[in-house]
This record gives sequence, structure tokens and C-alpha cells, in this order.
Amino acid sequence: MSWTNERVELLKKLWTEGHSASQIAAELGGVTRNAVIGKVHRLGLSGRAKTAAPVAKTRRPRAAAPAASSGQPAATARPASAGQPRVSGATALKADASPAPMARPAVEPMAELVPISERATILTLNERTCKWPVGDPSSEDFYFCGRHSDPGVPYCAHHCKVAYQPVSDRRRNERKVANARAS
DNA sequence: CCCTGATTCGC
DNA sequence: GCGAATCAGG
Repeated sequence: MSWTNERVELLKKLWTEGHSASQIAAELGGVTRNAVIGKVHRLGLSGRAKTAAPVAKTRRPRAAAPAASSGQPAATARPASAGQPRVSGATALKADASPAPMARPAVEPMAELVPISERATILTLNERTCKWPVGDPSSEDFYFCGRHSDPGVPYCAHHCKVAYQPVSDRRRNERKVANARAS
């Protein structure tokens, strides 16, 4: 992917609005946060909310070069959910948020007790945060569980149990479920 | 550990 | 110019 005018403009906009480099990278898609930061610097629009620059920091010589030129870069930022509309709640969330947990069997009483500090918004979710929706998507109080989940597993340990319970009879699904519980 | 931005430098 | 690797800090 290259830095087209449009992408640069979007970058400027989001950066100015205070989005983090990783969030911007996610919205742009096809770039890592490093790429975003690098571009930001080249554009000369760094130092967003900084006071005085300390300057001078004795950089290290930097180890030997990777030398891994061609082929797959480093498999980083994969736009798993790129191009999120970044809307406020309802609409966007309802559309593609997470696989709405339909029938939810009585698992454990304790469930929706997520510390506010760990709650996630559509922009905070990543490969290792629980994407279990909590509350009414059309409500302002809506949020995603956000607790830790193993990379690749959509939910935290608890919500995995809830989500995959109905089919626990089949040994087929042991892949996901088992892995999810292992941890 | 997760994350943030800053910097260097091979490409 | 680009961005991975690295650093420094929360």
C-alpha cells in the first residue's frame, strides 16, 4: 500500500483529532503503526500534545540488520476489522461487531462484571481482547467485554464457555473450545 | 504484559 | 520516502 493523497489526508485528520498511531493504522489498513508514525514524522506533524522536548537521548548503535529482504515482511497489523466506520455504538456495532451470542444457556451467574478500565470500544478491540458485546448496542452504556483473550480467540475464557456451550457435545469443536480454555 | 510515540537507518 | 527494529516511557 502506498501513501496516496487520500490516505495522507485521512492520516492528518485522524492524527490531528488525537487518534493513536495504531488506531489510525487500523483504519487505514495495510500499514502498521510504525508506518503511521514514520509518516507522521516525515510530514512534520509530530509533537501533538507534548510540552518541551527533552532532546538528546543517547541512541544505541542498533543491532545487525535483519537482511530478510523479500517475501513476507513481518506479518503484523492485519486488517482483521479494517475500515471500521468508527461510529458511535448502535449502527456500526449491530452490523458487524461480533457474532451476536444468540441462545445463551445458563452458564455462570457472574458475567457482566467488567471493570471499567478493561472495557473496550470498537476502536480498542484487537486480537487479544474479548469481543463479547455487553448491553444494548443502541445504548450509550454499551461496551465490549474487553478482557484478555488468547490471540485468535474472540472471547475471554468465560465468554468462550458461554458462546460455545450449546455444541459442547460434539467432539468436533474441541479445537477452538479446548484451546480457548487451555490458556 | 499491554500500550504509547520517537528515532535510526537499511532498503 | 518508507517502515521494521528499536528505544523510552505509561
